[in-house]
Amino acid sequence: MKVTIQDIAKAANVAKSTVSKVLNDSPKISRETKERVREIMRQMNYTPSSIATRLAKRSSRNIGLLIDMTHESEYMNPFFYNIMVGIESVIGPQTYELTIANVQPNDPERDIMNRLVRSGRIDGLITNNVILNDGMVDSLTELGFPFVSMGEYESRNVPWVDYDNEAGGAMLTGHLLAQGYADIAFVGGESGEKIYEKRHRGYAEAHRKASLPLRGERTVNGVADENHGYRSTLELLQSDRPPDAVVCMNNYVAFGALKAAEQLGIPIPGRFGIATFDDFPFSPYTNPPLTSLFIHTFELGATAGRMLLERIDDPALPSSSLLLQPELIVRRSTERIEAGRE
Amino acid sequence: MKVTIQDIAKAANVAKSTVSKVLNDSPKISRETKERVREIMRQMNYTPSSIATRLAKRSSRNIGLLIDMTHESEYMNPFFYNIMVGIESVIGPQTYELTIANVQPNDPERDIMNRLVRSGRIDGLITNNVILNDGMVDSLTELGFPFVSMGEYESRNVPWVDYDNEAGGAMLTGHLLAQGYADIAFVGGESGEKIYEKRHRGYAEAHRKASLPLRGERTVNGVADENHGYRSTLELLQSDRPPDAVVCMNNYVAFGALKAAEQLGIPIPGRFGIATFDDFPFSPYTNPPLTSLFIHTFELGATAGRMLLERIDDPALPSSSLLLQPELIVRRSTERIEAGRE
DNA sequence: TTGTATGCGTTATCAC
DNA sequence: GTGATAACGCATACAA
Repeated sequence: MKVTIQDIAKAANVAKSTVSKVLNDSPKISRETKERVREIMRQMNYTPSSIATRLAKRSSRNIGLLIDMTHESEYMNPFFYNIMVGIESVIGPQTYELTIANVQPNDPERDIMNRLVRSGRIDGLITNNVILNDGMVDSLTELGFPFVSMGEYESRNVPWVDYDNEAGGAMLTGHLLAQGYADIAFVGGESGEKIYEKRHRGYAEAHRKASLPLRGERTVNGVADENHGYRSTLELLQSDRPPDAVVCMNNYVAFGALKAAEQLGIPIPGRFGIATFDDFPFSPYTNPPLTSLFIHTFELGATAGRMLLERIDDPALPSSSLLLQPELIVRRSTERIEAGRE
Repeated sequence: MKVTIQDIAKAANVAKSTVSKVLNDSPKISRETKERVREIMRQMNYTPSSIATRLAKRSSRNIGLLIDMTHESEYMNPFFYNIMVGIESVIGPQTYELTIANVQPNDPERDIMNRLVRSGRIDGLITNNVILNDGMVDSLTELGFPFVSMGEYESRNVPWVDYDNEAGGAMLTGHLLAQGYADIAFVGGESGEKIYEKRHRGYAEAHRKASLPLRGERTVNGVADENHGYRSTLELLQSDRPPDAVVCMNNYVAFGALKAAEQLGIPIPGRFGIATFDDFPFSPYTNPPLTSLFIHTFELGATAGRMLLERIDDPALPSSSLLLQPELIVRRSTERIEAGRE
């Protein structure tokens, strides 16, 4: 069978408590004993049972990361790897492991609570604001259990990290304005959807800052996919007074917009400019390449990890929140309209 | 403090072993007792400690999934989420958890072995063939520890799942031939690279099957990125006798090829056809959309999970391997060259 | 059917 | 410095 602390103790002719102390490098153990015991551990190829350690130490050394498989989350999906690596990069060095858990959509609150939290399987929880709900938050806080949300969460007092969608909207819109575009549409996103609201607020803000009126018909809500981007842009461009640029909710919408302009023979850039949220999955690879808003997804994960670790160390910490800044990547789709040329 | 099995026993006026049996739904406990105890557990909001359970049962109910953060694995990256969800979809229902572990590149073998395997933190391991090495394989098999490789692994007797790269190469090439293309290049991939060799073998095989000669200069090795795709295709197309189609190692290479043809004013499809491995991240979103080879990444993960679970149930199982078939997705980039039109 | 005693592999609290 | 011994929370053979 497996070699245990007992076996080492016997072989080294010491008590197992001594072995344990060697394991934890206790200062009250003599140098010689330590070396002797360690040598024996090496010889016998001993590795302490992490389960037993955890039981005794009452810590699982484990962080839970919640995902929702059913959501087919096109949004999370491509970013997930980077986020996860970001988390791991900060918790790994602290010898925490990362456990992925799938939430059951039918009974999200109770199941996760029992399976992961109450059972002591994890020491802290990272989730996102679409999985999180008030019930979970209440249970978690009642238990004093450390957790962090990726994505803003307002209805309760929870710690979260997010990147600044509002600033992002302002950056994209502001960039278009600075390039000389003057009548900018916004395509994609459902009214009421948090992330859309934020982004659109930035779009509005940029208009205000430029003392430009905000025309309601310039915003076309809908699912953020290629089809919606295509149809909406087509309609906009065929209207009496077409916009000269558009801010898109994501790459797919932008691709649809691109297609619409192309179909109508409208040159990009030139008569029409396109800027989009997300640099992923293909904004550098369209024709022309798309000006986009890059999210440091790794940083998002790393920050969530750091915040969680802080809260594990001190569960009484008041909940704070953090906004990361996105980065504007300028490409050809929003190049300056040269004067006198069209 | 937390409520334990002891507290329940006391409250229910039974022995804790009885509670334990209720927990495990033992048939030797009377219906009434079960219900009474369960009611009390509910009232006291009891959840068994998974750590204690695991220690007693000597099973961690945990599967390890290895990643290599440093590899910046552009390859794994986009597929990772699907693979992970695939794994989770089969191990989750069996109440296994998924633990992500980052392998340390400097000391990959020993560290993982101790930290995860010997420590009993996981019951089984899923890794891929770039992380796996003979040393790990030997240690793992010596311990009789269940593991599965995603990606073919030949130098030892290990169980693996992979998708059929060779068949994929033959499918893409065969499709081009069937469409009427007759002189097909292959761009991207380093000689010696496993996955490249497989794919190229399929390419060669399709030629053989069509009784077509295989010209060495039609294969242009190199890193599989846009730049290489662009330069290679440019050169090919500018040669005395240009090919009329190309098979690309991935979307980035294909995008470079697209750009080269476009720059030379060569219509696609028409005078030139492009087919590429991978449907991700953007083959539907180029102009024209790319004919591509779709990998069921979810299935890959799910299969790995199933294989691993089988081996956990029966560690003596002889190691088997499995090839999944990719799927050809035909798009405009390889449309038929209409006779008399160019 | 239920209870008793012991084990799972550590850590922690005391003594010595 | 080192060694018994009791937790840690649950499972299980064996009694009752």
